[in-house]
Amino acid sequence: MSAEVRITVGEEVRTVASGTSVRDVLDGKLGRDIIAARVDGKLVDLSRPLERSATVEPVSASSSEGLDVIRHSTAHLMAQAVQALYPGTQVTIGPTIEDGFFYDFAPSRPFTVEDLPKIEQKMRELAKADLKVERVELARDEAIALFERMGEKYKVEILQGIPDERVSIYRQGDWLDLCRGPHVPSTGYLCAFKLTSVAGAYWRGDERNAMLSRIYGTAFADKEALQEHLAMLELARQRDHRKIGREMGLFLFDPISPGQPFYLPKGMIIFNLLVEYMRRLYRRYGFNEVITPQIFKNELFHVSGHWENFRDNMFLTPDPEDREARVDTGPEGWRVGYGVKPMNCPGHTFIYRAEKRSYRDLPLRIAEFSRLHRAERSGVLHGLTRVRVMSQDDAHIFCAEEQIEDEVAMNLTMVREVYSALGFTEPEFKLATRPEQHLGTEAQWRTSEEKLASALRRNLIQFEINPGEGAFYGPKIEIYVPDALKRKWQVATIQLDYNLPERFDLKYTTSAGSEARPVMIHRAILGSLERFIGVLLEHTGGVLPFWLAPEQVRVLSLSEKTESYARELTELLSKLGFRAHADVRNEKLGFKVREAELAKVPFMVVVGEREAAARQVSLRLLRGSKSEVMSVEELVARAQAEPLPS
RNA sequence: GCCGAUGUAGCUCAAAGGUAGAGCAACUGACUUGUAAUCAGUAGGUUGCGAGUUCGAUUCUCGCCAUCGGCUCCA
Repeated sequence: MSAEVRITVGEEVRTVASGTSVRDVLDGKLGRDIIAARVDGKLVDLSRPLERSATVEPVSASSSEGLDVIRHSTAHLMAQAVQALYPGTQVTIGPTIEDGFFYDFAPSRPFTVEDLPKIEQKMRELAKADLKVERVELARDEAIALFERMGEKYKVEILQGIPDERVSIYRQGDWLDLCRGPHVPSTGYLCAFKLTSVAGAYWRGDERNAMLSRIYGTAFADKEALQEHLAMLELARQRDHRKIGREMGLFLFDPISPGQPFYLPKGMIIFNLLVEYMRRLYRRYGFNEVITPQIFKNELFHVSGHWENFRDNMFLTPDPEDREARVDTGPEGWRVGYGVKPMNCPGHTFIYRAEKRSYRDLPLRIAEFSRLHRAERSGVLHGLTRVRVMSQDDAHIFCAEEQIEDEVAMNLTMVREVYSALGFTEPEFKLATRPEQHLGTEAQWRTSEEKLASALRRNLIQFEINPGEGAFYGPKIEIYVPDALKRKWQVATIQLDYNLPERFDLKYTTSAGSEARPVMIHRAILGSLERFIGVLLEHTGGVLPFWLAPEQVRVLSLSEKTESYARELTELLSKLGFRAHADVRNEKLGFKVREAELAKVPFMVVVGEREAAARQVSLRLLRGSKSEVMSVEELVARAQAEPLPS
C-alpha cells in the first residue's frame, strides 16, 4: 500500500502522497505562465493527480508545447462561444495547426466573416468569467451515450472509432467536449486570440461527405506575441508574388484565360535564365533535351493510363476533321479525340521505343521544357504557384533496376546544387511511400522505397516519411520550399515508375542477351517554372540575385547635360552582356532612385557632371544607403564579379 | 467543383436607390535637378457580365464570370 511516490522536479527529488496533483508538486514554481506539465515526457494538465513515481517538468505558455495547449484551449473556448450563440450547431474536430487552430462545425447555416466579431466577443466574456477547465474520465460507452443525448452525432462517430475503453472529456462551465487534452487550468488563461477566417471543409476531408463550416483563429501566450504575429502576416502580404509580379511588371493574369499567366518581357527574362541555367546543368549531368508533341490522340493517354486516372484534369479537343466536332469523354472517348498533354512522360516513351535499346543505352536521360496543360479545378488556382499551364524542368530517366539508386542519388546531388545556388538553404525532403491503391507487390515496394532512402542517405539528406503518399505506380521523393506565409509548396520531385514501362512495353537487351524491362524515373528539380518563380519571388521579396534580375543596371542621368554620357554607358554595359537601361527622363534624382528601388534594379549608376568630366560613375546598390564613386572600368569589374551559378 | 468573401479609372482605395471621387500612374507644360516622390494643367469609368424589381439601379434580388481565404487535388 505504498501511498507515496517519488517525484523529480529539476534537481529536486521529493516524496509526496500518491494522488497529489501536478499543481501541488510544482507549487512555488507556479507562475501564471505555467499552464501545463510534462510527466515522464507526457503532456498533462496541472490538475492531473500523480499516482506513480515520475519526473515532472513545468510547461510555460510561451514554449512551443505551451502554445499548442493555449491554442487548443482557445479552440475549445471558440466552440463554447459558438454553441452558446448558435444553439443547434454541432461540433466536430478542432485541432491546432502551424500558426493557430481551427474548429469545424456543422451549423444550421454556414458562418461568414461577419459572425467572427460576435464570436470573439463571446469568447472574451467566457475568458473573463475564468471558468475552471476540468478533465473527467469516463467509459467510452458512457461518453457515446452522453454525446448521443446531446445530439452530437459527429462526436459519437469519433468515439466509435476510438479503440480505448476509457476516454476523457473536458468541461468548462456548462459546456463540455470530447478531448485528449491537456488544457489550461481555466479560461482566464486565454487572453490573446483572434479569429482570422472562415472556410468550408469536408467532414474527414472527403468531398463525398458533408461540407462543414470551419473557423480559423490564432492564439498566443500574450498580446504582444499576437500583435507580432499579425504584423508578420501583414509583412508577408507585401511579399505576395502576385503583388510583386504586378509591381515589377513580370507577368499578368486575365479572366480571358484563368490560371494561365501572360509572361511580360521582364518575367520572360527570369523564365529564360532559369531554363538556361538548367540547360548548363544538363550538359554536365548527361541529360538530352527534346521537344515532343503538345497534343496527342487520346489513344496515347488510354495506353498510359491518363485517360482513366487524369482525364478530368485534361484539356480535351475533338478531332478537327470530325464534322460533329464534339468532345466525347465517355468510355469510348479515347477513340475519337485529342488531348493536350498534362505530362511529358507518355511522349518520352516513344523516343525510347524509337530504337531497339540495350543495356549500353542506359541510363537514358530525356529532358523537356514543353508547356503542360492541366485543367485544374477553378477553386484551386493561385497566382503562379497553382496554374493551368506550366513548364517543368522535366526529365525521364530510363534505367535498369540496379541503376536506380545511383540515378536517384545523382539527381539528389543536382537538387542540392540547384537549391543552394538559388538561395534556398533548407528545402524539406520527404519520402512518399506505398499508398493504399498500388501496383506491384509489397516486397517490390519495400525494395524501391529502400533504394530511395538509401540514395537520400548517400547525400546526407535528412528526410521525413510521407506515409501512403506515393504514386500508385511507385514511391517518390518530394522536395518542398516555403512561401512568404510559410505555406509549403512542393517543387522538386523524383518518382520511381514501374508502370509506364509495362504499359508501353518498353524493353532493353541485357549484357547476357536476354530481354528486360527498364524502370522510369520521373524527376523535376525546379518543378514547374511558374511555381518556382512564384516561390522565388516570395523568398526574395523580388530582390533577385544579380544574374537573375530582369534589369541589372540602370543608369540615372542627373540632368540633360549628362544624358549622352548615360546613354554611352548603357550601350557599353549592354555590349558587355548586361541588361542595362538608361533613365534620362526629366526628373529629379531622388525620384529616379525611388523608381529604380521599386523596380528592384541591383545596380544604380548615377552620372552627374562631376562624373561625366572624370569618366567616372557613382554606384548605388539596391537597398543600399551609400553610393560609391568609381571609374567605368571598376564598375564593369564590379558587375562582372557578381556571382553566377555554374 | 464545394464553403465563405470580394469585384468602382492602369494601380491603391472613397462615395451613394436620383446617371461616381481622391492619390499614384498616363498625357501636356514649366522647372535642369546629387541618391526613395518638383509644381501646374489635361484626359481617363455604361461601377466584372447578364437578367429581374423599380418612375429610376452602379447600389436591392437572382444567375454567370473572375479573384481572394480555405476544403479537395497537386508541380
